[in-house]
Amino acid sequence: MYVSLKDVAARAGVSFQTASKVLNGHSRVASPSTRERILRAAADLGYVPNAMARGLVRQASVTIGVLADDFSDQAVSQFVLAAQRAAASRGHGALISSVHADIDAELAVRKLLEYRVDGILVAAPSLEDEPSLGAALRGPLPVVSINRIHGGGVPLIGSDHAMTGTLAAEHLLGLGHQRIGTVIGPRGRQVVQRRMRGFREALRAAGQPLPERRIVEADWTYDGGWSATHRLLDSDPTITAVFVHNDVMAMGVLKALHERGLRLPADCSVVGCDDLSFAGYLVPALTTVRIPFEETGERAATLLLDRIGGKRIPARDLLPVELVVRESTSSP
Amino acid sequence: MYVSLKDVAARAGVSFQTASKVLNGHSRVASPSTRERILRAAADLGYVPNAMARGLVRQASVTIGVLADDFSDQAVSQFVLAAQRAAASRGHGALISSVHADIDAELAVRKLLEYRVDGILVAAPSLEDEPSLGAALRGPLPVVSINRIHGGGVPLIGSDHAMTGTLAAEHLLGLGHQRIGTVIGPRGRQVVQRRMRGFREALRAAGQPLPERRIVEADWTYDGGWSATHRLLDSDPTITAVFVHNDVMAMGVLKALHERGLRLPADCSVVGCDDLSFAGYLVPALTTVRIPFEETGERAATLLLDRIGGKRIPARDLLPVELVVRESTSSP
DNA sequence: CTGAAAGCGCTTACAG
DNA sequence: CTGAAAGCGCTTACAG
Repeated sequence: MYVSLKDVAARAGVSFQTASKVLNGHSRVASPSTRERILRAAADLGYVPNAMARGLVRQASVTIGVLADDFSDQAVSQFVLAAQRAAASRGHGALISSVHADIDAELAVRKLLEYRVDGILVAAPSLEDEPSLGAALRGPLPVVSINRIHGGGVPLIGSDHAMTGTLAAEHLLGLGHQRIGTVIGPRGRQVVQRRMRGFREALRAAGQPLPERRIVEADWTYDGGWSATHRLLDSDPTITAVFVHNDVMAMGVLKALHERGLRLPADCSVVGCDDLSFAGYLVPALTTVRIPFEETGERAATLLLDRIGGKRIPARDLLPVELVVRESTSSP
Repeated sequence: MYVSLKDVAARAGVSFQTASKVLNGHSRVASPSTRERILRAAADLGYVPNAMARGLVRQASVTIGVLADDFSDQAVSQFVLAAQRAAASRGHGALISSVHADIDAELAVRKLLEYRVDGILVAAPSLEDEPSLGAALRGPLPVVSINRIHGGGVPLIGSDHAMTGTLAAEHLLGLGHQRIGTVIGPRGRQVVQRRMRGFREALRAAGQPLPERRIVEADWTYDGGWSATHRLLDSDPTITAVFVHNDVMAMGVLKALHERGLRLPADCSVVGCDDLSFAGYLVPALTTVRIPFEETGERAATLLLDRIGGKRIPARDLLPVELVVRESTSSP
């Protein structure tokens, strides 16, 4: 069905080995005339090399595997797309494997190994404490992750979570807020702990430590943000600003504040995290800390490819985050 | 680096061919005892079959290619994820290839062909009029698409766009609206023409044909929806409802209506299309026609796999859409 | 029940 | 400059 190297060689009147060399661009081989004949035979026949055969002998699939946990999530899909593009621009294919309730991490990794991917990119924050993932990933194959991997040893490419917390705190402090609450993600998560640390330290440095009653935990969802906000205000009604660990929860926070009859941002300021596409379109437009998902994907893929190419790469590389000020924050 | 069939066979004391058969589950072969030895040798050694070698001899990569144009777009990423999962559940890998400004369609398809994917799933609405894509896809390889492909011949799996227009019109008509405007996507697009047709016919059937001045074209973006709305109201200030061709533009529409001092939905109702994750969280919560992206992805992958398996599949399969009524529509 | 042969489509030393 | 050999890791008839 596909034309093979032998077909091309036959038409050009050479051995298929010679055709192989010419088509692979080995210059100092073949006379200009045979070279020309081979090239045109390949074009005439519409020759498309077989990556499986090539991969088999070269012992490299020229493919990276991408292990993602939920890329209907806007953040993850941005990451995966950017990674795929970066890989493509360096000639590598991207094989996607998703992990979710039905499919365990081990199986997903194994699939990737069967295809003999040259390396694996992990974007599976929900699996950061999963020992089986850590175990499956341990081995000689290059791996790079945007989240912590259980057991360690995997280079981490991500954003500076502590700075995220710091930026949010300093912005609100600078506006003159004195009583700031926060709606955080699940406490067990690294990202949550790091953001809390940066946030907490900035507040303490300003002489107003964060009391436990101004911290409420939620589950990254709109509904979670909504109900957390009600709990937060029940626990301390004097709050004038809220730092929320992602934009989706921030929408729920805005809704809840609105229900409480608070004017935004006059009565209560809100800062989110992520800067998803809709953040600027909310009412009020959301002030948020932009997390560079695309840049992270591109960087992670680039480092993975470097690593595959034999270079050494850092064990950790954090990209800077950036505060995007819009309408949801003001002086109290 | 990887253990091979020969390693397993050596440890089990059999030929590698016998090991192959046993590991492939060919039952009526091998005695229980050798069978057992082979299985445990494979387990002990951590044998992972090489999909490239297998693919080479079987002449099937057990992989599908997914060609997408912009999967940072929430709709496309939902589609791709669902397709990937459906493929995985039937044992197929998914190789992603994205097309965008820098990379032409031909090259993206060729990459997929190099990997000898068993079929291709296309999700590239922006390329529906691109002859080079149509040409690159023409051939014996099974292809299924969620958008029209230039030149035809590719089974189309999608949603019922005409019904989308009809549902929106009937909902607004039922509410008692008499002067309804619409913010459409680029006129050249199939999806736009089909939605217009359903919308127009429902209005005509109700005795109130749609005048040109109540139609404005935009580019699917928030800003496009925003400016289109100002143009629409300049052209006919008496409008009491707007049907918008996607949710992102609908956000811009809400914003523009708000700027004009209109109360929503009392002074003007809005119906979107898509039902993206944020639609229910807008203020007012958006009434919209839900497009089943995930179901489409799953169905498209399933049909492609059927096709690869030799079954006949329909040339066209449209999934029903559904009106989701929220707060952005009411009686005028 | 088990093994040896042939071959999938290539690349890469190695000869000539 | 060109070709023949060997081999990548498998599967699948075909013998025994």
